[in-house]
Amino acid sequence: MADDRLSRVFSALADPTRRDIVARLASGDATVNELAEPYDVTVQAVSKHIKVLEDAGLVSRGRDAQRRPCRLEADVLDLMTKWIERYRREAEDRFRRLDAVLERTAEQSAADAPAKEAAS
Amino acid sequence: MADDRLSRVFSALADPTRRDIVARLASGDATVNELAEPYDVTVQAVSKHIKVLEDAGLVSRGRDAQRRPCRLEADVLDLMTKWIERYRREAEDRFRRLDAVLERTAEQSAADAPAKEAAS
DNA sequence: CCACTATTCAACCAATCGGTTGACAATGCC
DNA sequence: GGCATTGTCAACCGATTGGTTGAATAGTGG
Repeated sequence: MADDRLSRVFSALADPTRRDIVARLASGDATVNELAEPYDVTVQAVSKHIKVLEDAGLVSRGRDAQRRPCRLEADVLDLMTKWIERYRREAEDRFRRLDAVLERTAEQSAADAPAKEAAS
Repeated sequence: MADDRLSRVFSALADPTRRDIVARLASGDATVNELAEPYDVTVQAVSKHIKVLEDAGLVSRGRDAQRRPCRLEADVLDLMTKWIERYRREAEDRFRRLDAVLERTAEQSAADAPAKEAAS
């Protein structure tokens, strides 16, 4: 119960290399060696990155002889989108309401004191 | 040029406490002390969390006497949603195409060998 | 001016992270 | 069987992280 799923997903995607790996997996499955090729880090480092993505549920692995092909699990991305969208919408609604209040207040002031400015 | 915006946003939200702070700010601005109250960590720790969120562009701060009220900047959330949705859609499309191919292949096999099952 | 409140800065600490090297397991091919 | 290929495990290292305590800054209100 150490850390929830959402935390693992967010922190998995906090690393640019891992985001890049996800981007590449979106256009097709790939083996660890294929994924490691473009970077100038060891294949072990990439293996670790993939493990992080796997623990977050973002990729699953198959078995093809001694190869362990990686596949993107897009479902988990919904989890993040849902979290994000919820608060974005909430904040936007709040701003909308605030704007409405301000507008009404402005109208009121105009009505109450049609020609008077606030004293300095 | 150390780290890009997206990395900062993702890693800011990788922490449960920070996600919680964002959630609370979505329903209204708050000061550091108010935000710190529910947690059993020092106010300094929360101040650091807010700084992380601020550096990621997720919150902005105002000035009201000696208070520095925090406000959620929801725009940045769009950045993440866009990144996520792009690859989710890409992966989904790929699966859809793959399904279509498999279906066509299945039809073909059925036509080629109407009554024959594959040998054990 | 003084005291109080709100917030941050600085130094420190343990844990985690991204990377390395080196050894090891598993599988296919000759 | 022997060997090359693919991938992981283990131990280590320096940097970063999330937390602490203690001191400093800044603005309010008597």
